[in-house]
Amino acid sequence: MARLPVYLRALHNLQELGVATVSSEELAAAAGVNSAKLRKDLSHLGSYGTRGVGYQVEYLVYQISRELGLTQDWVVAIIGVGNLGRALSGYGGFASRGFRVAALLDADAKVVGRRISGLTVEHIDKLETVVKDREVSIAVIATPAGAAQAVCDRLVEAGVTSILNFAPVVLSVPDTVEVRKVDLSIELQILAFHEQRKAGGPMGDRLVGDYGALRADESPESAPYVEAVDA
Amino acid sequence: MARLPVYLRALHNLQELGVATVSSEELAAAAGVNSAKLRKDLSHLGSYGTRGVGYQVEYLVYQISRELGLTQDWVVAIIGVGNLGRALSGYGGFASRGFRVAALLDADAKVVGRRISGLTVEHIDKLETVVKDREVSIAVIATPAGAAQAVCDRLVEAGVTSILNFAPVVLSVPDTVEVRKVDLSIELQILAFHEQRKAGGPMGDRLVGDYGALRADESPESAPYVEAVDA
DNA sequence: CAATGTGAAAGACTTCACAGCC
DNA sequence: GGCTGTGAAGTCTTTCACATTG
Repeated sequence: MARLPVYLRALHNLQELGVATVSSEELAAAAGVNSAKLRKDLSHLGSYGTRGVGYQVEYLVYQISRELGLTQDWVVAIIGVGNLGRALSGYGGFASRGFRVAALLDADAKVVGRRISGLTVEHIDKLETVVKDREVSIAVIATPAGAAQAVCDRLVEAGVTSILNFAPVVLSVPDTVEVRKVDLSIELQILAFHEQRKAGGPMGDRLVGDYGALRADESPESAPYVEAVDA
Repeated sequence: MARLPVYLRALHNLQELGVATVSSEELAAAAGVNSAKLRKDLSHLGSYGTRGVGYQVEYLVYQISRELGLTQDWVVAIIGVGNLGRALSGYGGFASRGFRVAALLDADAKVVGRRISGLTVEHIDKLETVVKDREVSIAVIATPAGAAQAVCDRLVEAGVTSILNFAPVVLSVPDTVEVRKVDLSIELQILAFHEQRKAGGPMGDRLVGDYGALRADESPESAPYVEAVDA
């Protein structure tokens, strides 16, 4: 369930404030969801609340952590040490809760060998041995779009079964592998969409342009179709 | 509709390959969705396909761009120029499709004045004037968690109506403001969850721990409850 | 004939509302 | 009395399947 991490964070905050017990109403507000939804989500983990009282913060933290698999450490490798990869490697959120970055890999000889956030960048040729020797189970792809699928294939081949993809590509993987995608430009485009709605209203065609011509028949002469990536 | 940007990217790829026409089946595969879903999504924009033939790539690109508001430029400000903010400011995806980063703001005197990706970092005190003078409509929050809500409030007050939030906090905003959130550690936690499922099976309680004690009654003595953030 | 556009069915998720328990 | 846990209702999304059209 994708909301558990949000609840967990809210609970950690409460814990820091010294709160021992919380009602579904309060926790739901802190997490930004409806309280019935929260109760249903939590009831899926088992019954960890007390009627008339609420939930015990510390106990719930433990149960959710366990459900999420955060009671053990996960070994992470970051592939691609450009601006983004560097930012990710220094991100405190990794270390703090059960994620250990064990390798930074890059294809560029200019960055290989550099120390970043306490790790030495290694050459991507070592991908397979690094994944196996260090038991990497989660990989973060922060390469350019063009390299992502090839890197992904090698990761999967080497045994990685969870991938967090920052490259703007739809990765194709066997369905034993879990991929999550973070795409900055998609997020921005979604914001632009809503922004436009507000500004121009639903029919706000400020910019119709002279595109009508193309509709009719002005297609660029057709080119051989190349099979798209199989998803 | 949150899938339009994905279709748009797939269409751009096809365009580069010189493809003039595409069927829902092909485009759906490239975008990683079911073809019926794609057709329904597109039919919401109007009828831009030709039965028996498919969709004209170039025309569809235009229609989706228009729907998403990408036929005009959006002015973006990035708040917080740490590792992440720096990575974002250098991210090609911004510039390439209608997003112009017009300001980098930070509270830290050590970074104010530095030039990053062609822009000079300005002090956060200027937030209000920058937003108004440069007509910023989208802001990216890349500050530490603690600063995010305050920054957000100032942005909203200054007239920003779309926010992309990288800080691990649930922001509270009036519902005229659109917030999207990207949270790295949440993505990782979701991966860890699935990873655990695979490894241990549904009932794989490798780590039951001696937590039973706390369930019963061993609560830390209760502390005054502080009202959680209002969402 | 091939491929869109779309009712209708199926499914997933959310919310309501209240019985049951502390 | 207060709050959880949950059946039932409601809503939104996905998928199917096919009539329709160039």
